[in-house]
Amino acid sequence: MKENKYYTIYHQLAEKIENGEMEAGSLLPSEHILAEQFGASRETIRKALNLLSQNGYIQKIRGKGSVVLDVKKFDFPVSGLVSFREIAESSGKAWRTNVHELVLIRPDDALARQLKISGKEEVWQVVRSREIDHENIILDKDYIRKKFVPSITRDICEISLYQYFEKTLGLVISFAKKEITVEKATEEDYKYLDMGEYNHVVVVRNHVYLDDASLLQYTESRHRLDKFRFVDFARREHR
Amino acid sequence: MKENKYYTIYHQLAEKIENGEMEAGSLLPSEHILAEQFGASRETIRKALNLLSQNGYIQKIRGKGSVVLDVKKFDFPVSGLVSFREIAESSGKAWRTNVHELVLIRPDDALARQLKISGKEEVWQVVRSREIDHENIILDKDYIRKKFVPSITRDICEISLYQYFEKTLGLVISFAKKEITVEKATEEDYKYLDMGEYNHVVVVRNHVYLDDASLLQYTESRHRLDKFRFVDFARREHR
DNA sequence: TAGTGGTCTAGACCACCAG
DNA sequence: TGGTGGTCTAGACCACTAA
Repeated sequence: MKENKYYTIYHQLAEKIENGEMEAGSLLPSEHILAEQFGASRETIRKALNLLSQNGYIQKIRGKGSVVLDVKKFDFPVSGLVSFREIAESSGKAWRTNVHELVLIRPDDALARQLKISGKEEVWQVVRSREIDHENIILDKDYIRKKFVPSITRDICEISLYQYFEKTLGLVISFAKKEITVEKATEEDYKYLDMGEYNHVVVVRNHVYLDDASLLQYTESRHRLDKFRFVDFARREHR
Repeated sequence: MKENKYYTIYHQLAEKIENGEMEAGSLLPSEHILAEQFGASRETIRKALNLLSQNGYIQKIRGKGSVVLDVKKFDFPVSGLVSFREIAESSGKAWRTNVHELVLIRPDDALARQLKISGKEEVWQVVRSREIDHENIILDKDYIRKKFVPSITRDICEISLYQYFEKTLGLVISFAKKEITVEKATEEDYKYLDMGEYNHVVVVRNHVYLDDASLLQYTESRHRLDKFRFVDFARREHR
């Protein structure tokens, strides 16, 4: 289990910044000096610094140096690919997942289009509500291609599908396309969620792709308005 | 105006993929071969391929090659840093910006905290509503540090602040932190927006940073529920 | 002008995949 | 086993910033 050199360097520098050993606003040592200190080539150092920059730890300025940013001022990108469990656990609140449905279906036309597959391919349908502080505020509807995930149990749905996919099945999730809109609540929303006075939900549609660019899963995550929050950290692309 | 070599290669390959010259699902030539073809080193080719991968054109698979993705299947990330004007123009719909306020203020405590400045520093306050298909559906409240932008005119507010900042003033915007929530509509929302039956708005809070990591601007963009849409293309980070 | 980060090169070794 | 992408090196030249 050997880690990349540049990744190790990234971690060490990130830790120093988080600890406050590197003061916000100050400059990192130059790339030449870091290369000496870590016994690495400058290009390797640069890979580590690019990671730091992408994750909001530093800002590189040509001709000047790498400025340490104030990490505490940003709550970090709830990157597009984080499981409910990770968020819930880090929040420190009481949480629970209720599994309402776990069946194998053949998709109707609309779903087949979302999954970009034929209507004949079998698909797992998982419907779960998420309870936080004893209120059901999120309804997750997952559609997973049986081709990639032969079996699923209720227990797995209660803990974490992602963990099961990645740790147990060894699937490598590589990217996801997310779309956020607000829509009128459906009967299903009223049935499974504690809607209170609200009659709309925030809908997050998510297409999850594997390593080899094939589509693994389509997810519809429906949130009660007042509990929804999404954070994004966008870096300007080249040019 | 010379372009980077790797950026030129990126553009040429991206164009071929968009034109359909490289078929979706097929493999790109190997990195060694591309290096020969373009008369570049392999590392330079790899920089171009990484850009293609980051922008959803290809998926790299170790030991196998670089798979061309079906570009048409993705509508692209309305990356965090796109102006209203760009979106409105590309939609092909009738649009208009109404400027309601353009004044120099000293921020109150709440705003000073958002901008991370002292209450003594002067700030431009710009309030605009956005009309699409003859309905006011977005309310944009911008707060811009006078330190970086000495003067603003009504005309500029009607066209594009971003264009003015970047093209005319030469400011280089480098990253932004965005937060999306849903909140009860305020009196101001009712005043400037055609709220119809709705009593909530989607609020996008945006902190915009410059090249040297200083905060340029805080923006609150308030959208009528039914017209809001946000797309995000998230790539799994290393590990 | 000295020092910084940005680009580019030519070559090396490795881990992974397919036949 | 041969070819692929992933990592790493040592060195070079450039554009930019600050003194």
